[in-house]
Amino acid sequence: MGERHAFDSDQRTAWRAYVRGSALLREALNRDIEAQSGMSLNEYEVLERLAEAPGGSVRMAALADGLVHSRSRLTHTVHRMESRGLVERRACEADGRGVYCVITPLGEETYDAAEPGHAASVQAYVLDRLTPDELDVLGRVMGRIAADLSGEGTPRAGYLAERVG
Amino acid sequence: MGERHAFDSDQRTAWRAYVRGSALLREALNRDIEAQSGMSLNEYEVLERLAEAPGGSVRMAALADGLVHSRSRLTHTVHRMESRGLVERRACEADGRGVYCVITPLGEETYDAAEPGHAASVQAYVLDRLTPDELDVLGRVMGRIAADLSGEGTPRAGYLAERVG
DNA sequence: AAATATCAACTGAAGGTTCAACTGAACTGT
DNA sequence: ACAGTTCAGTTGAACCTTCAGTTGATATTT
Repeated sequence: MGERHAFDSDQRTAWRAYVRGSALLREALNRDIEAQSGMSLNEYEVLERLAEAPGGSVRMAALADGLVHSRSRLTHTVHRMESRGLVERRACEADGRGVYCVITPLGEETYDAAEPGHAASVQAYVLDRLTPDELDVLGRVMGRIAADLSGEGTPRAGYLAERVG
Repeated sequence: MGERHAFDSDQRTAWRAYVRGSALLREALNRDIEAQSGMSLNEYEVLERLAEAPGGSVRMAALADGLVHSRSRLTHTVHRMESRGLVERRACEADGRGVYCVITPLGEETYDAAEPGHAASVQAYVLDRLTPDELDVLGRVMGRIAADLSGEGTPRAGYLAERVG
């Protein structure tokens, strides 16, 4: 006994810091954006994707994948945003099954109003606190994790055996 | 025009990688733990805190703060876990307002069964992918962010002006 | 060309989270 | 001791997400 935990102490400390820090960070960003614009961070992120896309328009599936949301979740979120006039749905000419989510003028306005505040929060909570080297490492490391995890779409049960066991 | 974004390109790239990576990571860990133990990552984290605490017992408020959950959310979560026999509530002698959340034998059993799988996921998705130096930087950086953000409890509107403006 | 499988998206119900309001306990100042 | 305030936790309704199942469109196979 005594050996209660799987990782060594340094790994454990770092991992705990990550879990807590990432939770606090998302909470703080969400709090700020709701206070300033009355919209949630999730909704902001939808608008951000659309605002950056050519034509302000992205296919539902691409949006869901980009945001790491389920299709169903995105459908509901977009429905609510649509009813508030922030986005619109448009049929996809090329693929009869497809639907474009398109940002409206009101959506752009709302995004433009929220963006500086959100950027200031990210700056204050993250960018100002890190040296350029640290930011570089953080970006590389999280990018690598993201790349490894992208495209692992809902695998069948037991897949872990292939990766881990 | 042209100057659409607040941060420079490197900062932007790193931040985007962080946002996407952290979302994918939490999703993957949640998926694994649900597949293996039928409980959510949130519930696992509650059991983890309790299992590590002396007496398997933690005050509700401390648990909520530690997990970065609202009090209300924790109340509901603990209620559901209680009804499945994983935890119990006990009155706090010292403070008449206080309530202890205590892990049950079944809770410990459930935690012990889930812990190796979760550790394997963390190992596979994170620890195995990072050099010791990278892990060190990740831990330091996220620990710093967490420390800065801890104790910023729901501040009044306009507080950002103090920090950012 | 028909049958089958797969895919994009939607739907409604169930489950989880948030929000505002509430209870009762503990401080604070008078 | 009293009134007012703050604190710990709960409650229920509103809101959001998940899950399983459905629809209609595209691929694939024969």
